[in-house]
Amino acid sequence: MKITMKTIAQEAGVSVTTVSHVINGTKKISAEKHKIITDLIKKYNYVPNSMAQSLRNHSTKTAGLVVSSFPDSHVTNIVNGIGRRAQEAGYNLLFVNTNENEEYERETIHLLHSKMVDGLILSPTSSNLTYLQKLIDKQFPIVFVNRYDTLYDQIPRVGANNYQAGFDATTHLIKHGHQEIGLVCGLRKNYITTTEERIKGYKEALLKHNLHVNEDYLVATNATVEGGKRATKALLAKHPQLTALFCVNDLTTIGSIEALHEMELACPEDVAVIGCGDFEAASIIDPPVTTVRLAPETIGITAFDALLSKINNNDYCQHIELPTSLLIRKSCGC
Amino acid sequence: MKITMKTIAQEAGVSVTTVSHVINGTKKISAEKHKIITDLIKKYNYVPNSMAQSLRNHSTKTAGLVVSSFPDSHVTNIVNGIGRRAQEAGYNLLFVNTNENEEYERETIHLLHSKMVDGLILSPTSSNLTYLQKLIDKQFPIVFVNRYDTLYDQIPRVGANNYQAGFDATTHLIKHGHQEIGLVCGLRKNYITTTEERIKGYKEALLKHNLHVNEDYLVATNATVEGGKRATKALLAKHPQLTALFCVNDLTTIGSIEALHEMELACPEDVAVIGCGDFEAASIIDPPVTTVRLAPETIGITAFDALLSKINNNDYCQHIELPTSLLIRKSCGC
DNA sequence: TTGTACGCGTTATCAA
DNA sequence: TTGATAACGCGTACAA
Repeated sequence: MKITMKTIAQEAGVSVTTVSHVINGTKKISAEKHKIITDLIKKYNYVPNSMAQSLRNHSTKTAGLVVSSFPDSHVTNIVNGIGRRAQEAGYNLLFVNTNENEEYERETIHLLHSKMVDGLILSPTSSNLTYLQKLIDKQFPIVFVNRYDTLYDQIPRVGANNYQAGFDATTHLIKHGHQEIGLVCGLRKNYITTTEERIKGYKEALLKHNLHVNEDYLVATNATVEGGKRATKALLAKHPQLTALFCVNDLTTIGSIEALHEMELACPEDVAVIGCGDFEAASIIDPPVTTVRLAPETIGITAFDALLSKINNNDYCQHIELPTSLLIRKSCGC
Repeated sequence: MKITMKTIAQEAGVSVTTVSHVINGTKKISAEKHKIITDLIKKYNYVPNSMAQSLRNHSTKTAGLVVSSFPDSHVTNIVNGIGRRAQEAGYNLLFVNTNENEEYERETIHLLHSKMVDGLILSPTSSNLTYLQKLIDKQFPIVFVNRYDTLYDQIPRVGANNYQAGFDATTHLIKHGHQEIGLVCGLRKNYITTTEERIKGYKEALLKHNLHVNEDYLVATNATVEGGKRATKALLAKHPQLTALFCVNDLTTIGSIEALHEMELACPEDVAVIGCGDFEAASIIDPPVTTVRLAPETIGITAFDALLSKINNNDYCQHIELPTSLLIRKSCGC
């Protein structure tokens, strides 16, 4: 048996209107009826049907969260941050991981829109986001988190200062005397801003120190432990003169260090490594790995706040880059 | 301007019924009108309002997923597995992390129920789940994943065979000659099945080999890196005779090893360590840590399948324990 | 093959 | 203070 406002109203001998007012505190209701109704609500464990409410109110108090992958603690922590802030703000989260599948991403976003979520936080696959334009035109609130698409400047975005991260990591290596620095990153078939900006930072740092940028020193690979391992082996086989590696994400960092182990190269003596992200075990691996930390939890929290701002004011359009910090351990020979 | 079936119908010069039939393929519609309508749908980028559909159909094709914490890759991978299977089955996921907050868990579940999700996958805080009874009575499909509450036997559950995991880990240690084996686990104020069953396995293994179970050898702590570190230091300070540690989850494993480093104890020579879960960096930390692997992705996939079964047949009530496997690395001195 | 009309569970308007 | 009624957007029984 389904319990609705009607059920309550009938049993209380009042109209649904009265019940509604009691629930929402919309109007003053006599103490007597008020009690009867609240008692009944308790008795039946009645909860208003959100679907019906949404249909009326055009507001769902839920936000969509679409991430394109969900591999490491960086993304996990961003999701965590968003979830925590959503909870505080009384919002629910419709969470979907698209696994870098563009088609599914598009469908998902449509679906979320049709579910009347109040807004959407998106970490896109970064290509072919043209379908977003229609949503933007409809004033549907969207914000980018972590990754973004440079074509959509009118969408607010929140992420780490990835350029700075790449710049700082590389500079740190240079300061330690390294001149031949390799870079390991994820696949580059889509323009993924996090990756590309870290690379920009890397190049900029080299140039600033009058070092040559050698495109051959960059390897792109699956952003997995296995991918990082394979890429590192290949890179070092081809360029044995490399004395340092900048790994632009956690999983490839782990893979690179595995590779060094297997190649019996000492780190940092033979090859120094610096990572970007910071996984929990970074401090106890062999060697403890120096990383640029990205404050993912803060990114998540800020992203949700940005969505709230966008919902309240469609003109809101800040681009926020959160600062990063260097966590020095031992993989660079400090 | 809001696009609804009415908009389409008016512009096409037909009734909403016809539009509805075209969308759902419910009845044959003349090719001519069919084309006009589909063209308009494309033109306006029209998507049916899921709220209204749900209200009519009493089905949302979305499932709720409530986890009590979201700390390490084990849970992440379970969530990933559930998400992947949901995607394949054409379901959406309403995902919430309750952060071990009972109150919020209860509210969330009510909310999800009111959102008419077709079912719920729950990894509970494991205490005071009495409010579930009302949902069960309403035939609302629920399945437990990872953790469960022993009081609700009528709810299907999917998880690792945690007893076996504890038993195997401890036996492995014993086989290496260890007799004084400490155990580090998360807080035990709530009866968390994953923890408790691993402990059961640990004790059973000791007894089976005629070793004494010393309750003093168990430390409970925050299930974090920091907590594991503190607990390990305290435990070893109090019981220097311990030669091995069984850490029942990833974060405490990392913490324990950090502690050994700081205490300048060699692992495995002074103290052997075995973990449970398996994080990505486990193979390159110092020393590479032997773990019992729990197949989290499979757990997730299976859990969603169980939910589907429960939705289709309310009598469904299997309890599935997925096998675990020992991954031998170097932290036990093999 | 197509259209009319009602109901899903709420909330808001207006009148009593 | 309370209630009747329309509307939110859709699906479907029934009628045409």
